[in-house]
Amino acid sequence: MERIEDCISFVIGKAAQQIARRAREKLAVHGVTPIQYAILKVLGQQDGQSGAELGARLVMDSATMTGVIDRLQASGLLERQADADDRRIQRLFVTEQGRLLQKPMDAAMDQLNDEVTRNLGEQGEVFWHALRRLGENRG
Amino acid sequence: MERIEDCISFVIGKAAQQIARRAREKLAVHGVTPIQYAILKVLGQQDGQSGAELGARLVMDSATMTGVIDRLQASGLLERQADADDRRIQRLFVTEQGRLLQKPMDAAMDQLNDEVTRNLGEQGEVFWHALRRLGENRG
DNA sequence: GACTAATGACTCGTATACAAGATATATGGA
DNA sequence: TCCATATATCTTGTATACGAGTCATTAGTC
Repeated sequence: MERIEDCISFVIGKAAQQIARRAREKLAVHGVTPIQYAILKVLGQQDGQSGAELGARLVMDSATMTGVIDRLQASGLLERQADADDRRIQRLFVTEQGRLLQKPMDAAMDQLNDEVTRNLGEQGEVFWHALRRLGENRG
Repeated sequence: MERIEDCISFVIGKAAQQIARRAREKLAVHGVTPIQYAILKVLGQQDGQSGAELGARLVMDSATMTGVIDRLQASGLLERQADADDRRIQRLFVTEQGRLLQKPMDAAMDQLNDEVTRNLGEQGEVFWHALRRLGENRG
């Protein structure tokens, strides 16, 4: 490998960085970050999941999860509620205020998806397939 | 977009995260991180570049650059040297110790490239093309 | 030469990401 | 019941990443 631009770790990192930047811009008007959006989305579809369940779905470790949940709670978009049966577990619930953001946030991310997909054209399908494969750590 | 797994920002972020994890593991034995490797590689091919020049090549802002350079210097892999003509500029030089790491680090990253490319098979070409396009912020 | 704009490096605050470890709680078996 | 193990969460320390702003220096213009 002669150039750093031929290093897969570098190139995919920078590509993800550019996409993340655009996602941040689109979500900033709603006061949330991309990962906060992800948590609100998953939780909005099934309330009451624990941090561990969310972490498994979103591939986040518990240390990161604690911090993100702290900030979402501080923003009033989500609440912790101790589980009655297992007191180790904090179940998470989207607040009214959090639910109001769901549709506009989804619209913003749909828009980003469209922009990227349109630009990639026919290569889009192959690209998605490869990305999922890598994300699942099979590549 | 129904599922968070259909969100391009989320999926490319997680794919990059997995690749970065594997790159970190391979580089950890040499005591460097992926971004530190990138700086040492670019600088090793042309010594004496400034932080601004490196930042343009590696798409890093100056705040991040300062921190990474600090740690590389603390590790003894790189040195700062004030420019004689323009005293705003700090020129960067790889140390002897830094040069010794070049080949083994490159070998580790070549290995990662091979693993990923082999796994993607025929889709590799399309995937690389799409990644570069996105990294250049044209998609 | 003096003034203004631009530039390079740095600092500070915030947000992921992760390793390692601490704490509280739950579970299984002796 | 007691104990070892496992689990969920949280804490701490380190490393990117970026917005915003500071400071010194340089470049451009009059």
